[in-house]
Amino acid sequence: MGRGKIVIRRIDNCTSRQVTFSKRRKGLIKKAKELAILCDAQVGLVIFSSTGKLYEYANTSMKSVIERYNICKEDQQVTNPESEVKFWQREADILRQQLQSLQENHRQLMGEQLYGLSIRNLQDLESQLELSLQGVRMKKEKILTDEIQELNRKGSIIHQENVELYKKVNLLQQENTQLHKKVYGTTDNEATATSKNAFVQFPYSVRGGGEYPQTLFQLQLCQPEQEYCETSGSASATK
Amino acid sequence: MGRGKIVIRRIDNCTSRQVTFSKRRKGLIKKAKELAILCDAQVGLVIFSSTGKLYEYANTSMKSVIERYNICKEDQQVTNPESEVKFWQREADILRQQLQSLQENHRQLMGEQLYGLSIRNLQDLESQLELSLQGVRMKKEKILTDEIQELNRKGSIIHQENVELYKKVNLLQQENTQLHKKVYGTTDNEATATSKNAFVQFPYSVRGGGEYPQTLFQLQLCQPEQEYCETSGSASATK
DNA sequence: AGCTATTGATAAGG
DNA sequence: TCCTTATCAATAGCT
Repeated sequence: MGRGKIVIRRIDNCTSRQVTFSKRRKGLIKKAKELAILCDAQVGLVIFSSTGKLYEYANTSMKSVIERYNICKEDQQVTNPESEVKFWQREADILRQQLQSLQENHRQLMGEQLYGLSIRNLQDLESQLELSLQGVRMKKEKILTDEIQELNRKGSIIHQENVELYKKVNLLQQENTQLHKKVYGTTDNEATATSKNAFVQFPYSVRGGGEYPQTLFQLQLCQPEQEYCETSGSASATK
Repeated sequence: MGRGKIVIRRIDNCTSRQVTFSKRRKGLIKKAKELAILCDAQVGLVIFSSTGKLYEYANTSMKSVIERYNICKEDQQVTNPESEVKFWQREADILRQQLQSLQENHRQLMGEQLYGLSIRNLQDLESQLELSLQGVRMKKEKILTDEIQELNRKGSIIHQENVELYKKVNLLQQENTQLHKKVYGTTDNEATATSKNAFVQFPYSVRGGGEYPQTLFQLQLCQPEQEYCETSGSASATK
């Protein structure tokens, strides 16, 4: 599988051998991984280069692979019939079994590995998934509703502040106009450049009269987190 | 490298998984051999299938590979009881952690323990649950449809048999009537008790003219498994 | 188990 | 060691 066919025999050229070793070692480990994942197998792979360097791969741990291998080979080289070791081995076995059982269950909840299930099982699973979905959706809605409520509260406060400020500005403008009259004695030059520029451009929302405007909430709903972060200025919340 | 591209994840279908395991295991061992020969390396490969069967390859001997491995791993005496206990304790710890993580995930899939999740997480979860539900429903529908098809097939066969039997009965009746005439010379006593009892009560379904009657399928749909097992008589299929 | 279209690995070269 | 490309080998999907 390359530019040319090769015979499987020791590569004489040292450099080529190293290069090939590097490439093929990588490929071999990749395939070992794939086998472990695809076929749910436990794989242990040990490679010593011709220079004596060690490379290894194990999907679990090399030690557990070797242990299992030794157990399988009944080479019970347990020089110490230490009961504690056996205890922990049993413990690991039990945990592994639990894990496997839970994994099976998990896969079924993910809609996979359904081949062993009866109609009854499938119906139960379906009901469970519907319940889960309901729970998730309720939770989601609650978060969104809470956020809207919070935004409404903040909006109202800001709006209230605006109203207060508006009032103050009006008062000040009136005061200003009267002072102007007293100083210049004119009645029609409130429209001079200076006083015009002093007028506050009030947000349109107040002219609506009633509530804090709905448009803002809708924006918040589309991009809740970002919008929220930007307006509150806490940039650290972004990962 | 096959008819189609595949994603590297556990193969759901048990048969496919075993077939792939068999093929890829062979390929992996071949590549391990090639690496050992081409690059003058020492290679040890241990594979446990998901059913626990051991497969191994070593260009020298597994024992020597493991020994060399252990020497490389800082001369740690495998049989040292203290370190072994520690190893298995760690192993149990790791498994416990995995278990815990999976349990949390599991609970979330069950629509519980949602308090730590963001809107994004919840939306992902929702999508996953919808996918799962879709999978489960498809599987369920397939089972039901297959069963209906099978029942239809069987029904048609039986119906066909009935039609044949009906024809035969009619022929026999005609023959019988004619013989009766010859023996007794009467023309109006086909209605005697004997001949009447000989008439076959033909199932109503045939009178309908067309298909195997729908009512039967609907009954089957309510109690699919039981009905199926009883009619086919394979009691061993029930677990 | 056997067949092939197709993908993936990698030999050669830079 | 990494990249590219031509080529061969492994294998996924089917029968």
